[in-house]
Amino acid sequence: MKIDGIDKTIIKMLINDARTPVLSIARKVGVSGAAIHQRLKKLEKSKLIEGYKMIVNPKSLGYTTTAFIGVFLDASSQLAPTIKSLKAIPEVVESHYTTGNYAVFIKVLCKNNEDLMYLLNKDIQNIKGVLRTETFISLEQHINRQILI
Amino acid sequence: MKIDGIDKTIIKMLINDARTPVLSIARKVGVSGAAIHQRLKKLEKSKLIEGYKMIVNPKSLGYTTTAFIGVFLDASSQLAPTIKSLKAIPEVVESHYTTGNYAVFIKVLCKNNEDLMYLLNKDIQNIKGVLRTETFISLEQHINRQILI
DNA sequence: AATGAAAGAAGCACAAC
DNA sequence: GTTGTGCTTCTTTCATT
Repeated sequence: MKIDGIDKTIIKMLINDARTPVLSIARKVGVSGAAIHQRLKKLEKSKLIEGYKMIVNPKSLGYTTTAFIGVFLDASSQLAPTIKSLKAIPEVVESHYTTGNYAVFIKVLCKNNEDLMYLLNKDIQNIKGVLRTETFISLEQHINRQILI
Repeated sequence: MKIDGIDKTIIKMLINDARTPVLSIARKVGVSGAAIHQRLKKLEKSKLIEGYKMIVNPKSLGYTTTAFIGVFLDASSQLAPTIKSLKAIPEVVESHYTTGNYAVFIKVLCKNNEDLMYLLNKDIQNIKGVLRTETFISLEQHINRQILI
């Protein structure tokens, strides 16, 4: 998959605003709308573009607490059922199988610290195989971006 | 800010595909396009909607390694210059000021483990005030989603 | 790959209910 | 809040280069 300057402009403009009309990209780069349209379809087919998402502000929904949780599993635990249990917790927005101390590393969004405590003590601790957890609460997020193209 | 069922449908459809036309949302919920259009403008003004973003697949760009890095800073270090240095590293996609062991907790995307090693030993370690780091490489990501509305 | 043209679809604003 | 309407703009396809 070769990406030239025009493709980069398309991607940059749509990363910035996914609802940007094809025609306004076309005017920006100085080619026809049909050309941009065809390039965009090709980019979408190439799997370089995963999709277009509206980004909802969690704070507007009352989710003010972000935390990362390292989860220790006992040696005999299977990963699959643990993941399934984590998926059932709506506050869990990311889950990774990681090297290092933890077996599973998750990112959660909670309405407040009390809800986080409840999530830790009830939802997480009650998952079969979970030994203990280590929590890092994000007091402030300074960087939030995608990889550069 | 009150959100009713129609608003939820708008949000759900646009989270799924930010380029969904207003009129196809309108047909889905059974109201006029103008009504959806006006609701959407109101939602955008309310800051509940942060924006619309094209999601690029990092793997398509060769970024196959995701890692979380806990950064220890010496006690006298200021946070602001550290953040500035981190912002200058394009692989750093998230940065949080956290409670717990670390001062700063970051998420990085690298092309491979060698690049990650370089990033740790050169880019990160050379930042003034950084004492040491702890790295968790994500071997697999099972969950990646937004908070439910 | 890009273009221009053309038809249908969608966006948007406004008056009216 | 919602609707209908009218105008503008955009999307999408296709024959052409």
